[in-house]
Amino acid sequence: MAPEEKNTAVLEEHDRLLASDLAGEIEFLTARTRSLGSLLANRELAPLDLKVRSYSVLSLACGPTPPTQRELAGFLSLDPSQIVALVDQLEKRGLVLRVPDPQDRRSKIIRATGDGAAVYRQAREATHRAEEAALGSLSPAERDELRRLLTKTAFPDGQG
Amino acid sequence: MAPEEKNTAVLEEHDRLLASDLAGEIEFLTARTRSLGSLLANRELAPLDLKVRSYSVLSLACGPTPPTQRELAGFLSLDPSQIVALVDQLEKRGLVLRVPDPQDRRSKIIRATGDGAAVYRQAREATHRAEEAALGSLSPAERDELRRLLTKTAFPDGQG
DNA sequence: CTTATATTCTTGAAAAAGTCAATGATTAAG
DNA sequence: CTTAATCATTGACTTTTTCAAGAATATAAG
Repeated sequence: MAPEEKNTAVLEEHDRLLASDLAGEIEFLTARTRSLGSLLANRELAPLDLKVRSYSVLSLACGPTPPTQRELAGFLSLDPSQIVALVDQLEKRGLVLRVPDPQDRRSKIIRATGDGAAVYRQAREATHRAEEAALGSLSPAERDELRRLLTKTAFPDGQG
Repeated sequence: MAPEEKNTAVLEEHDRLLASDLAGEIEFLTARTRSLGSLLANRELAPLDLKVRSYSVLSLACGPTPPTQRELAGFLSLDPSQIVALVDQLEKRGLVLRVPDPQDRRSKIIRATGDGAAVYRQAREATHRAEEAALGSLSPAERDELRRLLTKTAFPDGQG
């Protein structure tokens, strides 16, 4: 409640520490970028009763090749048991369905419903607003380059 | 125990999902990169009884301008109470000291001991090995560019 | 077909991390 | 002096993460 009285003082004056070894490590910069990014994204997604995690599941469920729960776990770097909980919530809200995989009856394919697709459209707008806020200081070309580099690090097997 | 029998199958075949909307979102790519990166870093740091978090505190404590706990919290995007726990551990091991700030007796400056500096030197080698593994597919120029872009997103106030 | 092994989802418990409010000591402002 | 604000700390609480085990299904070998 009272969403406007929250902490807007996320940014502080730690310029002194910018000269540290740590500030030059990509691992650290990635963690900080992710922390800030998910803070902004969660803030925008809150009105839809979604978080970054549930949004990610819904997004993939809306795609052209809906994933199994096992695929969700691998793709999102989550434990299979966490996927169960996320899908439970979304299914309870009628946004996704567990469809038995005809090729392997152990697996369940997570597919979005019509309602799920509608919510996803709004959610994508929310995350785009958050992305705009998070990447405000980057030009379109820089964003493309960042996306390219992060894709290589996020899926290292793609390059070998 | 048995460190070599752990999961080497982190990378899976989810090429199908690479065509999804989500795979194009920087927020998601950042989260995945960070997840993989901290997995590798924690693995390398384990022999030193450190994790990425405690390593970050130790690193800043070794720097030329040791931070207060408040600064650590802001810089590492952590709650002040989490800093207390991290510093407690490091102080118990004799790696850092809580030095009262002469300019503000409420604050405590976290400074590394000689032992702390020695452990940090080893730890930095460990994280560099992990970074090498995580960024193996990027050229030196690409790593520099990634570092530059992530710095802008991690510290957006620096640009406005 | 039968047996053995592996995979997928699920459950439940435990550990770790994150959030939040309150407090004592100190500082800053009025 | 009084009041308000800040820093480190504690404790409670929620969320997330990690693990181990089990039921159902699939795969491979005999």
